Parts: sequence; structure tokens; C-alpha cells
Amino acid sequence: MLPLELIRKDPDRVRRAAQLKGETAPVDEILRLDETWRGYLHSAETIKAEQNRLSKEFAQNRDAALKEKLREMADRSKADLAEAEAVKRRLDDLLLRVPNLFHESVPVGEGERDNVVLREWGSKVDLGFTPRTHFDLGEALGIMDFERAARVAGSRFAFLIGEGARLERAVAQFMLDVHTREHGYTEVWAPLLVNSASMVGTAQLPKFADDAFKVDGQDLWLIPTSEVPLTNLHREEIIDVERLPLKYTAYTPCFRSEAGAAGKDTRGFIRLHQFSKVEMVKLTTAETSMDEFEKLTADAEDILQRLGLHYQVMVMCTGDMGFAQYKKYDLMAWSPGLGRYLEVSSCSVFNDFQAMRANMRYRPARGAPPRFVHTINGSGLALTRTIDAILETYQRADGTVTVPEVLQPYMGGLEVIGAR
RNA sequence: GGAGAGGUGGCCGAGUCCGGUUGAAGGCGACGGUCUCGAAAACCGUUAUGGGUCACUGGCCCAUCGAGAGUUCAAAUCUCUCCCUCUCCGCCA
Repeated sequence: MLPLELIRKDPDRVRRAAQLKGETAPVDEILRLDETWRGYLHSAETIKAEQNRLSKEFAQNRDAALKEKLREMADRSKADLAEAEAVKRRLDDLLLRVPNLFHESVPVGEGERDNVVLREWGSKVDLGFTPRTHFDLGEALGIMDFERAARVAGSRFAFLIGEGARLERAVAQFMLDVHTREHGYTEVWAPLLVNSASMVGTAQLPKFADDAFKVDGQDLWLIPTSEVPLTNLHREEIIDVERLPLKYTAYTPCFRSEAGAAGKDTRGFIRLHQFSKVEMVKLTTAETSMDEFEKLTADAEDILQRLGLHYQVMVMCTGDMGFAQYKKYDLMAWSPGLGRYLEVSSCSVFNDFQAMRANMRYRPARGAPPRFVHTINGSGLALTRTIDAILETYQRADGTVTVPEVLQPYMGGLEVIGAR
């Protein structure tokens, strides 16, 4: 969230940023509630101070008249405090609904078409035959099954079978090994169900409750991304500055309701209720966050390069970057069969927006007051779509698929999927 | 799931029965100082967070002893609900 102080001092800036993001910020109501809240709080505190003083006096000398006066003061301070708290609750809820500001380098735009290609690696492969989609390939090879998944779970689910399942495991292993051994991330095995406070911490709540699955009757949500447990790992903590930047990675399934995505990507292994992802999360100081954001993006790109997948790095424009992000890059891998780029990674920097919600701070120096950490995260990468790009890029005319060299050791030396 | 014991400041740990200058003893750690060529030891001092306010490199006020609610003039201390941790039993991957 944004500091109340900022909204008070520069409401126009907050309003303008929200508007350019295609969001709304309840700035006026916040300012009004803020004033009301302060009024009640000030009144309550003034009474309470006097009440505390007289109460000590009463402890010495139990005077009946004084007791009566104290009783009356207690009623008044309690009433004011109750008002203050009620207003504060509404205020806090509204504050959680104010979108983040954005970095000056973010292009202003309304939607997808205003995103900007920042750089590109490799080029579209020329296979020399008409490429097939990953789902055609996958079903023909017997390594993907959507029909049975629909029967077992429903639409937007999938089975990976045999070499398909093994490929998924291989890709995950490969990514984790690169991030932990070469990029300096610490591997984490995390809860896949988290409480509401954590969902608020990373800003899935309160605004985007419909996008996630909730456990019936319990304060538990299926994680839409391991960003949630990883970023919240240090919630409510004051972290030693020497430990920063903290770099975590995790391989987990992710669950999304895909509400509002009806009709989009209904075919294939692209937009599922459950998909898996290797996630990277960094907690940094304010000074280093933009730099660490670029490095994290490079870490994700490294995976694509080693897999030999052509991709573009796009800067998301204001209208397409999201509620909580300060700046966001999407990594788009080329899928020859689908004939389009697939988003295989989304890397974002949040500044202190998430850290304020999760109350996650660090002390810049001994004795100095604590400051909120800056949070960064990115997929490194989304497994499902990376597999799509691999299958479509490395497919051969006979419908089999070459296993990229870096993955072969993870596939027990297998060189071709579907070979007989 | 059953029975029991607990959750106090950066950490350890008193205080809770019998409510009242206890935001909280003591110890450890850390930081500053004295001493020293330097260091150690010893000694002295400082050492939570959030908010408000002022005559603002400091003072004053409010809140916070797992969370919430209640009793009371007054709650770390009493009551209730919830969460978490530990021990034993049961069950289970």
C-alpha cells in the first residue's frame, strides 16, 4: 500500500497514477476518513492522558468523587476510541485498494498493444514444415491428456503422462539448479495454502479474491503463485540489513480460478487452473531494488537462452502492468505451432508496496529507524508454457521432439521424445 | 482427535495466584564512554515498535506483554473466544 502520508501530501499524484493504470483510487474518501479518524483519536488520547493521570492519583487516595469523574471520563474516551477504530478499519480497507505508483520509465498506455518490446533474443525458428501446436503434438505422443483431465477434474486441467511428466520434472530441476547454483537463490519448499493476511501482503486481496481458490469454511487460499509464501516468508520481521538482498526460489504448483478469462486460451496447456512454476523472489533495500529487478529479469532470461528458446522482453505499459507493480517486464517465448509469443515469465518490482502490507522491514544501520524492504519477483519460469515452447520449437517432421541438450541429463540421457 | 503445559522487549528470562508510577526486574548480546600503545577484563551509560503533538538534532502524550472481546476508575496480571508452540496418548504419509 501507499503511505497515508503520501496520499495526504500529494493526492493528485496518487489519483493520476491510478488513472493511468486504469484503476481507481478512493483518494477523496480516504482523505475524509483520515481527518475524521484523527479527530476522534486526538480527542480520545487527550481524555486518556488526563484519565491516566487521575487514575494514579486515585490509587493513592480513593476519593469517591474522583472515582465518579474517572468513570465518566472512561466512558467518553472509550466512545471516542470506538469511533476512531471503526473509522480506521474502513480507512485501512480503502488504503489496501489504492494501486501502486509506477516508475518514470514505464510507458504510458491503455492496454496490451501499448507495451513496448525492449529487447529480443534469437529468432523465429524455420522448421521447414508446418509446425504443429503443443497440444496436437502432446496428444499424438500420448504425453498430454486434456480429455481425461476434464473428466477427472474439469476444464482447464491437464494430465502429463510418461515422458511428458518427466519433461516437466526435468525442466523444473534444471531451472532450480541454475538459480540455486549459479544465480545465488536459496531453494524453498513452501506452503501451498496460505492465510488471508499473506494474500493481503502480496496484494491478491482484497481486490482480487475472485482470481484465487479459497478453502471452504477456512481461512486458507490455494496459492496463485509461490510469490505469496516466498514474499511473506519474512512478514512482520525486521531483517538484518547484512542479510539483504534475500533471494529465494521455489518450484510449486499454482492455482488460479481464471475468472474472467472465459473463451481465452481454452485449448492446450496454456491457461490452466493448475500450473507449475519456478518462482524467484528478492527482498532488497530501497537503493538496490531497481538494479536487482534488472538482474532478476536477466536470471529468467538466462533459462530461456540455455533452452535455446527465442523470446522478447516487453515493458508493460501503465494500463497493462497491474495494481501492485511499480514496473513490470514480461518475457514472451516464441511458440511456432501457435504462431505467437507466450508469456513464460513476468518480472516485477514493487518497491515498498507489498512490504508495507506485510509489515516487512530492515534496519539500514544500527540504531537507525527501520524501513520497509523492497520486493521483487519473477517467474523463472512458468513450467507449462515453457514446455509448450520447447515442444513446438524442437518438434521434428515425424512428430517426435528433440530434447534440448541442457535437459538431456535430467531426462536420463533421453535425446528424443516419442522415439521408438 | 484426547489430556496437559505454555506464548513477555534482539535473545534468555522474572512478574500473572493476591489488578495500581511495570513499557515491564535480572542476565546475554549490541552500541557509546572511562581505562589501555592497542585489545581483553572491569566499570559507567545507552539499547522496542507504531501513532499523535510541541517552544522540535530534544521533550511530552497515547497505544502495544500471541490476537480479539469483556470486567474495572485502572489489566502483562481477572473472564471468554480464537491462533500458535511444546509434552504425552491415539491416528496417519
